[in-house]
Amino acid sequence: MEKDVCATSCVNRSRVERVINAFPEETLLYGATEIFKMLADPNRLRLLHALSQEEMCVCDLAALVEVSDSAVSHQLRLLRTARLVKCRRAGKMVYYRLDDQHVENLLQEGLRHAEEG
Amino acid sequence: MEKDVCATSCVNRSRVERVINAFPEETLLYGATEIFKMLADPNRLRLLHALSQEEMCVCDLAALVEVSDSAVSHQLRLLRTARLVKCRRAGKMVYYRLDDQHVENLLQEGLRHAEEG
DNA sequence: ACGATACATGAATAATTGTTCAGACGTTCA
DNA sequence: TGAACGTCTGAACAATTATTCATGTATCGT
Repeated sequence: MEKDVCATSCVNRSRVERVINAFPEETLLYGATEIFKMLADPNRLRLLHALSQEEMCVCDLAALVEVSDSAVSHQLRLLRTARLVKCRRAGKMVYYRLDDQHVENLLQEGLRHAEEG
Repeated sequence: MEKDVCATSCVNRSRVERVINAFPEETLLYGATEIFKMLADPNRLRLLHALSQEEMCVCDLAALVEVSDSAVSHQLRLLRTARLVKCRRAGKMVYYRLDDQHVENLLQEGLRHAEEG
């Protein structure tokens, strides 16, 4: 002799709905996810940390994190398409820098959080 | 007739050294990486966003992101070991909440950054 | 004590992400 | 123009991460 159609189980429907309604827009959410993905790798963090100090070319960056030029180039492409870094060509070289101040904030905030563990 | 021992290539040694010396400690860097990894998934972002508003039990959270209890439980374990969430048992249920304010800051900062893309 | 409910876990599989390797492109300099 | 250098790219392979499924543990109501 059940009272309601749905098996109510333990789920608090109204709570769930309330929280779902407060969700950020999908595009925002996926945007943030992509940014965090970019920050979720130690070498990319090193690259970004380096670039927060000075502009550098690809082979400097490769030397920095001790991987092949190719590997760095792949990583830089990811960072570029995620709009975390920008680049300019100067002769044979390509110099990278952070796209904006925001990136550095996130990076610092993450490191600060890690400090407290 | 080479001047120096190392093939200098294009690498700016002094620049690279300077930047390497400024690197954050390894433990910090890896700590930050782990945190960002946790944030690098849309469902985990949803979970954290929800928990930034109210404490919730596992089956609420599963309903929220529309995956199995088991899958959510696995994700919650990751968040727990990364110290992003805490939990308390109340009878049969286990209620989760954010571990501290910091997490919410990071989340908000990420969403804000995504807004500008 | 028993069955039912809420949650957790390990192992296998599926999906995603990173690296390497071979080669292409663009620029410089002879 | 062509050889050398710095960088980029695609495809194959390696490594990491997420989900499922089956089963385990804790608590409650009877």
